Amino acid sequence: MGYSDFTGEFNYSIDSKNRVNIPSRYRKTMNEENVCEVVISKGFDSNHIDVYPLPKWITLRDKITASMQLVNRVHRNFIRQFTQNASHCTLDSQGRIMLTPKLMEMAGIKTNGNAVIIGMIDFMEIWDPEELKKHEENTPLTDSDFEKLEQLPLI
Amino acid sequence: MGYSDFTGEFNYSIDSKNRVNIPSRYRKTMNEENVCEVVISKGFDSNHIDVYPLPKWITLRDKITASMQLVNRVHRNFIRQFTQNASHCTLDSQGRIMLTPKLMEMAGIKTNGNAVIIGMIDFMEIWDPEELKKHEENTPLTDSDFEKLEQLPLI
DNA sequence: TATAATTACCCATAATTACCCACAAATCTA
DNA sequence: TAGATTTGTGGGTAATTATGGGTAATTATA
Repeated sequence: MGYSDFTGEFNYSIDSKNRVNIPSRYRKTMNEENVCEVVISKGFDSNHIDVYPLPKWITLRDKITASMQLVNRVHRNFIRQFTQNASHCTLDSQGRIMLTPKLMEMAGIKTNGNAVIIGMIDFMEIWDPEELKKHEENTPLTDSDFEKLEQLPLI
Repeated sequence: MGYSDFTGEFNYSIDSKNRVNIPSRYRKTMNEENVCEVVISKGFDSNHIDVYPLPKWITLRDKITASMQLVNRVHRNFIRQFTQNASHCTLDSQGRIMLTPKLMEMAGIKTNGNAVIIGMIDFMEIWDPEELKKHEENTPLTDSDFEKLEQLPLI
């Protein structure tokens, strides 16, 4: 995944064909690494869309499949849920991707509406502006959240 | 099995000849690896159909025969269940396969009805839309499932 | 072996998608 | 500041995809 450093927040429109623009700075990074394909998927919180540049997706996928067994029912269910809402997109020559109706519905994103793209270092999130606002109001990081994070060898 | 990365969920119709389309992206992957044959079989959960590209089937089969003992009754039963309902299909020139009446019945898939194909990375599942909905309602991944997954060296 | 049923192979078509071009707004450069 | 370039957005068209159905070849059945 090299040196992707997706940061910031961008406002774009969803056109009549359900296309969204990918921030040009992100595109440049991906270009330098010859990546023109991403995988969009349901975010773990389900009310937004995750966008993984292909190499990032592959490592994610491999980590998950490596520890999963096909004969294990829970594992099968997890893989299914994990891949079910994931779909490969190729950036068009204008640097856009086309969202799927199902993911749009999950995220509350509407045709001819708007969307916010947020950089998450090595992947992105696509939010409906309203949903994002709600999320920010409802789930600020608490002191106890930070305490939990302190226990990880993070920062 | 190379680099198959079957993801996503697709809705297709079952025609009067019990044919289903295989998603074109999956076909492309198989084509690149010169695979035009799959094995359809009863899924381990029994209420859907598994579709294995031939090479995947072969490795699965070999793993099973290598670790199973014919003198063990449970093993025999497993092998029987595993192969009994497995049947080889060749994709037609339109990229479709023909399902067998027996597997269709097991999965609740009806002639002239609909079916959902789900990518499972290196194989696929075919579901009756109703059965899938039921399954999703009955077996959602819980918070505790996710907590268990967090303990894996995953993400 | 003759006949019926099934399957493989082919062609046709509507809907969808990928690809291309265009242009206005914003940003950069000299 | 003026011109050039980049960026975001819209839309037209060719190509692909999903689906239906006809017919010859194959298989099963009596």
